[in-house]
Amino acid sequence: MAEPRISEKRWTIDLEKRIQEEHYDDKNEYDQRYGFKPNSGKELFVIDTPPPYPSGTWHIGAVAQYSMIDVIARSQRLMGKEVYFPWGVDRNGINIEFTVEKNTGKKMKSYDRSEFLKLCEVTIEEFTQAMRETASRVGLSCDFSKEYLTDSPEYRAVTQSIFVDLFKSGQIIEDLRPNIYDPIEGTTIADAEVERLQRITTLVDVRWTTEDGEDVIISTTRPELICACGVVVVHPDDKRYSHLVGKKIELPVEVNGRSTTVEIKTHPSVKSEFGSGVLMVCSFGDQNDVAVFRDLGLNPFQAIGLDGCMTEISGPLSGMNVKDAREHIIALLDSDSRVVNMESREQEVPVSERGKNPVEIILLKEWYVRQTHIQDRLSDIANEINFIPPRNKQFLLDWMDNITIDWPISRRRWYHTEIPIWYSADGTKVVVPNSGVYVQPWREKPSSGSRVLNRETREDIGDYDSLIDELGDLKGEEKVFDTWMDSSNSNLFVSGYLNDDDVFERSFPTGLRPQGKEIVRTWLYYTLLKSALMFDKPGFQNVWIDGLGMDPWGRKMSKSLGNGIDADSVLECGAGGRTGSWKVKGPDKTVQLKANKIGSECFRLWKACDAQVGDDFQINPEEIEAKYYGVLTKIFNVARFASTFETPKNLEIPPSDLTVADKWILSEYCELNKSVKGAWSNIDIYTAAQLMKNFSTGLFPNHWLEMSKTRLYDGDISAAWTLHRIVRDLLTMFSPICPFLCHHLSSTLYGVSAVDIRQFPEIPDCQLGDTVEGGRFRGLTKQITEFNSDVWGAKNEAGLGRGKPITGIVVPEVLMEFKTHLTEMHKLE
RNA sequence: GGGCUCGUGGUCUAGCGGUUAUGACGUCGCCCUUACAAGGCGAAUAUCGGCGGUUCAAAUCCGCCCGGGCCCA
Repeated sequence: MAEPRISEKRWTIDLEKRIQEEHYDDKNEYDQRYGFKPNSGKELFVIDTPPPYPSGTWHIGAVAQYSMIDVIARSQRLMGKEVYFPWGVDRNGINIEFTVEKNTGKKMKSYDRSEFLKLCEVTIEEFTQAMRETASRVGLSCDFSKEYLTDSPEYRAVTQSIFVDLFKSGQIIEDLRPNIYDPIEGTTIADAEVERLQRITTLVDVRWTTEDGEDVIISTTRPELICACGVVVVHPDDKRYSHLVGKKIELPVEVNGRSTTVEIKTHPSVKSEFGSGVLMVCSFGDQNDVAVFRDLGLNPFQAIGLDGCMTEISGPLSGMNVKDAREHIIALLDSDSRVVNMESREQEVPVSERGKNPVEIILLKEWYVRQTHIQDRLSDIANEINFIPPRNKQFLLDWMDNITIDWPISRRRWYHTEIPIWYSADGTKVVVPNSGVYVQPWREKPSSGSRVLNRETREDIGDYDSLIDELGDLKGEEKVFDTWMDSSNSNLFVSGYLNDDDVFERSFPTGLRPQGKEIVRTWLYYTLLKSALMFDKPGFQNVWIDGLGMDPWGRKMSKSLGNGIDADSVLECGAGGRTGSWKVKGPDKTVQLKANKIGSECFRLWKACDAQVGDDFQINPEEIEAKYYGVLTKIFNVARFASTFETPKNLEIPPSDLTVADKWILSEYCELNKSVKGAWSNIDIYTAAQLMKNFSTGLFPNHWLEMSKTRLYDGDISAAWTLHRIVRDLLTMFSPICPFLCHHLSSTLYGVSAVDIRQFPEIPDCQLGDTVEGGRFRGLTKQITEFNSDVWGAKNEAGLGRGKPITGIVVPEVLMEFKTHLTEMHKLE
């Protein structure tokens, strides 16, 4: 037996790391390998990679998801497609603003705007770099040479251009509407950015008096908003109050500049069993108030200003913040003997997702993307898209069913894409840039070539350069876009929109949108909306929606629960002899998890084999190591063993004298090959992974290899051909899941790296696939494995080792043709 | 409070009207050790979250409840 050509004794994390580093070191070689070559003549497959938001640490669950997107990218390349697997980073947004504010201890608005933007840029770049490193450590085969950053001028120019197009076509409008507003951060936010927190609030029962002098009790948690009350309502079926309907009722507080009474009306949204069953409707306590004002055609009052303080209308409360105003008004009402009862109760308070500040609904002039008019069309479009898994489409449909208002897209923040518009001095005209130019209207004048439009009709009036004198002093828009305005055109951007018409033509709708299920209502929905408004087409051909990474108890990982696991600690576990240990807080006690070796290959293999797409998956490093590291060792050893036998010159054409053992395993291999190909083309990672794992750690080494050892040692060409052909192809088929392992083994053994192969290994031409003969051989598999088990069992019973001869075993009739092989294998006498 | 979704031996997972309920890891015996920090033979561990219903037949279909998750009010 020759020295193995695979010189390493076993697969180690240090070996993996060395291969990984070599893989990414030579930029040219890397680009050759994984760069997007749109003119290769192959079918294009563009992946709309979720651009991660750099925040310091990269969540293990997110990295697991990305590694599976990489498996998809690699498997599609292997299927012969020209894959564009972009590397984008989402860097706009309020998070980085918060980070800078926290680091420097100064609020954004106390800075000079340019100075603040610089600080954000520097900070986000540090985080971005850490992310790039993790991306390569886990083996992502993105086209890093075309890295895009959503805060770059190129990307922002696309966002702005799309805004201008949608503005011109009337799909984007400006309007004065009730908006959800975060008074602490001073910005509007969208519905999708609101979350709810449990808080204790005081429910106050206030005595109001009608024009007839009748007392009515109204319960409220927002007494400070009484000054903005537009109507008092009761349920139309509530007999107790029907005599009051149509009467006037006096506001129990002092107000300024408005009527001191409101009318009592009916509205079906009132819950008669809540409190006294009488409800005051203020502009705006909550979304229901907004709906009632709209239904009854009332004019809203503005009780809270942009600074979060009470306005003039509130009389004595004017200038106070909401919290103080509430205490103050309760005291005033009390001194007037109008407080009948007060009680504390738990209530869910709407707060902003990013700042966790209680939000208010106030009237603001903002920009909106229209969306309520297009929902029917959108659901048709959604039905044209292939969802993986199909059931996760439901998350999208549910969200779409609940859409009742347009999407507010303007924000009063800074580190975001600017809204590209200037207003003429008289406010009737606007200037917008031409396509492809990135502008910052808050600090610059329109560029040459900009267009002048009528603000109302959007009619193009002419060229900015020639109309410049008629516009007066231009006022540049200071507001910016919601970051989802940027990320919702990622699919257009990566498909070449505005940058490469030819590629765009060939690759839109984008091949695949992979993402987590938690951002269906935002990223997925907004992207589909934009693609529909722009092109009336689905944004993608396929949407792959994965579950979330959970802690070992099935709870979501979060800082506050203390159950998070850092991605790098898992990927580096075992490198340089260091082990990994994690303190994870469970529901009852903190546990200490330990592992000796994991690394990226084991991690990827685990995610591919252990978690079906779409379901939440539990992450436990101990389990990852225990269940999957052995699989790597096994595959490594099979290849290492193969490497002790010479590789036949021609692996394409099988020798004419294949034995029945070879034909049998080849027939099984053909079946595997076909199934894996099918799974890869259906983007079914789990099935592909399971099939390959089982074959390459089970049937192939345990049964065929054992059966063929003697022949291999004797230099039998047909056995060597079968061995190498299968090992070579298995490494190729498996390389999307474990690229470094397969790269190393295949390069060493066959001189060609598995990760470079761009054609799925075809079934060897030996008539063993879908043929009668192939079927007959596969039909014997069960008998073969059972016979082997029986012999092993018998040897066990007799206290004999595997290599010892045994007497008295008869090869069954059905396996007669395998008699020689089986006799050799078990040393039957 | 509502919608959606998931809930299978200690752990993870397959099955999705009729199976002795799959496989893996772990556990416990025993055995082997000239590719294998790996393997073989065998064992224990599952009232398929709970309760009702439909059916000749339910882990699989329906209803309610409980628990995890996502989302909404």
